[in-house]
Amino acid sequence: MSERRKLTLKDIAKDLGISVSTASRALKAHPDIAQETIQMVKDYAAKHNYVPNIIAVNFRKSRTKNIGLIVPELVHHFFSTVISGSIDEAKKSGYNILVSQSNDFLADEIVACKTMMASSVDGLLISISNETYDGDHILEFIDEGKPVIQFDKILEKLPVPKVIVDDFEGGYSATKHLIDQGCKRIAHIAGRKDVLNACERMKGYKKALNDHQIPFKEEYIRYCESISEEEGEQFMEEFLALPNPPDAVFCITDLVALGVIKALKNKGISIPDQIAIVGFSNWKLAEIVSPSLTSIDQHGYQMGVVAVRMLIQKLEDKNFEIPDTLELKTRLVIRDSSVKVKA
Amino acid sequence: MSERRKLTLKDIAKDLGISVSTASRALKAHPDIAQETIQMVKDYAAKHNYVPNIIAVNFRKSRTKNIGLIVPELVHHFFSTVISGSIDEAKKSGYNILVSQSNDFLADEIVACKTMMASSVDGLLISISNETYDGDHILEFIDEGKPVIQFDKILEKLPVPKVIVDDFEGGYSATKHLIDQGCKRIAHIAGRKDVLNACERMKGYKKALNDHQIPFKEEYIRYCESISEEEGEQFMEEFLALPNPPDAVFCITDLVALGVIKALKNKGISIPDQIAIVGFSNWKLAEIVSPSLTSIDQHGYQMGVVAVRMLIQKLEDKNFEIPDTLELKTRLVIRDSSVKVKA
DNA sequence: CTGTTAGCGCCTTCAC
DNA sequence: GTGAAGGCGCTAACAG
Repeated sequence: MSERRKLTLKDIAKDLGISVSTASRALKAHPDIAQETIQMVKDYAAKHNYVPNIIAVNFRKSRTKNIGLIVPELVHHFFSTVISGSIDEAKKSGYNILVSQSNDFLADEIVACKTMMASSVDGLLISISNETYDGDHILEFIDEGKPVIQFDKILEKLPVPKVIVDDFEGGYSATKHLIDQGCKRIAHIAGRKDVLNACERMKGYKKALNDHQIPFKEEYIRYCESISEEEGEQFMEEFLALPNPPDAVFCITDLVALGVIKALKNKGISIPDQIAIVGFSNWKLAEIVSPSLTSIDQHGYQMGVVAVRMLIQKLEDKNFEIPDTLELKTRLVIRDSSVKVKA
Repeated sequence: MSERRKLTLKDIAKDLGISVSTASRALKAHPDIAQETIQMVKDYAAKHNYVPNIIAVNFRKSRTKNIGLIVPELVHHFFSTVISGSIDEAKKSGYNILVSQSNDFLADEIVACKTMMASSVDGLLISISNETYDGDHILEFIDEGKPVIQFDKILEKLPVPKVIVDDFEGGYSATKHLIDQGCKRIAHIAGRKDVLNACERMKGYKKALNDHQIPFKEEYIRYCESISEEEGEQFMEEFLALPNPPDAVFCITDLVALGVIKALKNKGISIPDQIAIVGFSNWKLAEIVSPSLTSIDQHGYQMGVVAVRMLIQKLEDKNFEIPDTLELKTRLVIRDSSVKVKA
């Protein structure tokens, strides 16, 4: 507990018999300063282990080098992946990431925004909650001159840059993959109709069917409300009760696919031979479940990296214009649940 | 982009014809100040939406209200649960959590510590990497007068308070549960002998056997190096090759248990009837896998809450003494992989 | 009860 | 090339 007072510029200046401002400038190798002086000060600083007082610097520059990051859930494979990417990228430029979660409640999201505001982050990255249909609490950041970027779950009408996954392409490639496996009756367990990501995946699904002359049939569609395993199980049972059940199912999410797999196992239906399955998000569980699950990877880490990088660019250069929308491509990860052995 | 300059105490003072310090004191209802003045200032502040400049306040008080949190891995069910608890608890007192990950490398951990130091967090919570056998980089915080708390993966010799799970009790109750199910030949796939948590679980296992007059047999023990699914699979195969294979396996972690389950499925051995399984950590996968996995829950959220709470207490009151070791009890979560149907 | 004063550590004109 | 001085916004000791 030495609790030694930290060395300040003033100390250096006094010890070296120069002024504080000279010391300050020397440390950043200001062109006005003589080489010798610069060396002298730098040596002294190195020797005595001088560390500038960041709090003072930030105060002086009225910034914190903190970036707020609000996600619906922290304990969630995709979001923690995004966070991981954000943190790693932010660190490179000396920024910190302050994480907060909304638990998918609007009220919590608003509180999180206020907290972020109060701890005066320099900018904000946000993935909105399921309940957020209006972004006044987000616009306040803009009002304060703090840049904001939305990612993944976005509010489309909000005039704020967005980093998203190309869900359309994801839906398309998932479906096309099933078609390529020879499936003809491809069902889709979709998400809520008012959620953008879900709609895009559906559009991709439809386009793929259309491109391959497969008719779209309403009986092969179900909409999840809570995006749960139970819904997957239940809907799969409904599909099986159809006169002409599907031979493949594309699920809005891996968790739903898990429910589907359970239902099929219960009935003793073989995957992928009788029914092939594709999920979405490529969670950890996709590798773990048996049979392992073909899924669409959303590059969460990359999304975190990209969002942070753009925000920091804006922070360091007011004139930088963040592109309005950045779409990351998805990647089809093929596993056992969808690959039919060639007959 | 109004970019309006924020209201400061000076503005309030000038508008109200009082001094800055009076305004400052009035806002915190200092006893010296007249009730009327307090009212007047507070009303004015409320009306004009005055928000103190946190950066200035922190500078003045030379603190950041940021707490560093270093974990081996961010994308990890247990650690993200801990983080979630920390963040929620910290928010209550107006603290922020800065998360960093070591990827289980000592070098990364040291860098993370330096970064934390540089962004001058007020205190540190750390769960060490697998490679950390020496804590000089951690002690630096103490030297700077910044309190530190270790949690979960700890360096025992470090004279720094610890919040841990009672692994001994966890190992004991997992084993006892298997004994209660009628198992007589209980194997244990353990962790590295030099990792504290793993040793404690082993001790609990041995004690439970001993308390129930079951002999400990070295042939039923295996030690993981990387704590992976593959190791679980391989060790289970080794067990099965024994002249007298076990009728139950207690695994150091759910992931290892998953490998064990795979091996058993491959051989067509029924779980739990022929061999019962218990994991440890109660990850998400424990619910998901089939059969669902009995496991030991470590109360990650609670651990985050407790660690933060103690650190903040110390921060707000220098005289507060953080207890040297706090052990959280585990909880046995019984699922299908271990419950034998009564004959 | 209130105002004055003096910084916290650093950066940045402005002057020499 | 270097130094002096002012100030970022807020707090707190010290006067009145």
